[in-house]
Amino acid sequence: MLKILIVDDEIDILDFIAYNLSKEGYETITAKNGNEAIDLAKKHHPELILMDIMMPEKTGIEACEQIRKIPELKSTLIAFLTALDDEQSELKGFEAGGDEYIAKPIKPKILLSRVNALLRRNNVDGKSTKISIGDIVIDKEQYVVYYKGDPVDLARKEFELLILLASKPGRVFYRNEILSRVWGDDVFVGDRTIDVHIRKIRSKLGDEIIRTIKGVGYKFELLS
Amino acid sequence: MLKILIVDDEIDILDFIAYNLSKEGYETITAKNGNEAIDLAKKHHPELILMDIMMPEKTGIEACEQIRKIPELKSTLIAFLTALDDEQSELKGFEAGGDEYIAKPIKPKILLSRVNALLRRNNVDGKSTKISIGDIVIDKEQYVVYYKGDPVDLARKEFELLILLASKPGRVFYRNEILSRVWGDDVFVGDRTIDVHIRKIRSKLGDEIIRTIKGVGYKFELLS
DNA sequence: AAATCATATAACAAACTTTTCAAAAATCAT
DNA sequence: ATGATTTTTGAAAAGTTTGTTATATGATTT
Repeated sequence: MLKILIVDDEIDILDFIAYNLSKEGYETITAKNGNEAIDLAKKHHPELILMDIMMPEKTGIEACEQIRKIPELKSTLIAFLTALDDEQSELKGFEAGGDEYIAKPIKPKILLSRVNALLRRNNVDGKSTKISIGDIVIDKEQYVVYYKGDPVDLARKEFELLILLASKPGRVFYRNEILSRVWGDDVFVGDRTIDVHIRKIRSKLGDEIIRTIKGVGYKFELLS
Repeated sequence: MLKILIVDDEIDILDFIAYNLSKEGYETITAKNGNEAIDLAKKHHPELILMDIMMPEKTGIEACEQIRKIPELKSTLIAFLTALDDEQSELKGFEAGGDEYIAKPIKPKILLSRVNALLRRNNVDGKSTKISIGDIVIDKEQYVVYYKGDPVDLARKEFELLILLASKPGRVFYRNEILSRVWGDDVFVGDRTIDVHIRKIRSKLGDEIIRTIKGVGYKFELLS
């Protein structure tokens, strides 16, 4: 579960944010000032820190600067919360190394979509380019397939065919559908071509991965 | 120079943004609608796309969705421009795969700090000067690469190619993407040029550093 | 149980991509 | 300008991928 550290001196706001993030499935940790935030960040290594700028004792900006100096927290995402039109603070926030800026008053939907987007684009949630089913992880961005943790090299056509089948595990793909999606519509290849590629994928990833539906096509097996 | 594609149907805004970004040292490309944006993105492979949501012909959201389906543009940063309180659009923007949301009316300072921050946290900016992966340290400021502690001289194109690949270790860069990001869009060089430069980098830093994905492109190896 | 039909498999051939090399062209520094 | 370095090109070699063929297997139908 992804951890988010929330820092604000107003308890109501802290609770409000924590409530909304928990509901979305995040684990929340709360701090009431900058110093506490630094301590908790060191202890918990959250994926994201949501921090108010204006706080007594130590401002969010200062806390951010300090956090950025701690090696293991250098790449922790930090988003600042600040009054809507406080342009000055926003600028300082970015200078201090903030990754995002969320306007107060906080609107739950906006907060969640920003937090999700921030984590997504930093690949913290891994949703973006990876498909994983059972023992297999397909990473399109890296162009690699992992089988039980080990990288396996697939040639391009094999990779594309696998991606197609894995894009909807359990669903049957008809032979002519496979042909047109992997080979294109104007390419003519023999009827045995698909089988041969399926065989190659099976020989690399195991026979159980892809199931033959006779007279119809193939499907990626759901369970393993 | 980092390329930014700006998309808006109002020419005044287009010019205004382009002016401010050029002043900051970015190369700007402009499009007046979603379709044009898609074409130009495919051609230029910008590091960032700044796009209005409300446009005739094709909305920014639609364009974003389409761009996200093009493999080599999947990880291109996209920031939406929208009227300050259009909460609905902002939500849709994030759903469509937008990375950032910048409120109109555009304030130059805010725009620049957001753009800088967005690029910085994605490692594509010129200001963070060092990248280190395994035995290799790349110092952009000094234009030097250290291999196991020893400085190695790379020629400029070799260096730029290495920086591109190393900016996202593990991720595949498609050949045409490499061409447009390292050589530019109006330069026509033969298809063997990339290979030869890859070879030179390998001969200086070892073969394992860069991995060939046949039929696709190259990537910087993650582990070492 | 034989005939038929669809897929599996292995070996081969064709097509394609990258590597390598050497040399030409362009650029840079003095 | 001159020589050194960098960049690009083209051709041939090496290496991979992809598609075909022929045969085997196995399931289904009659």
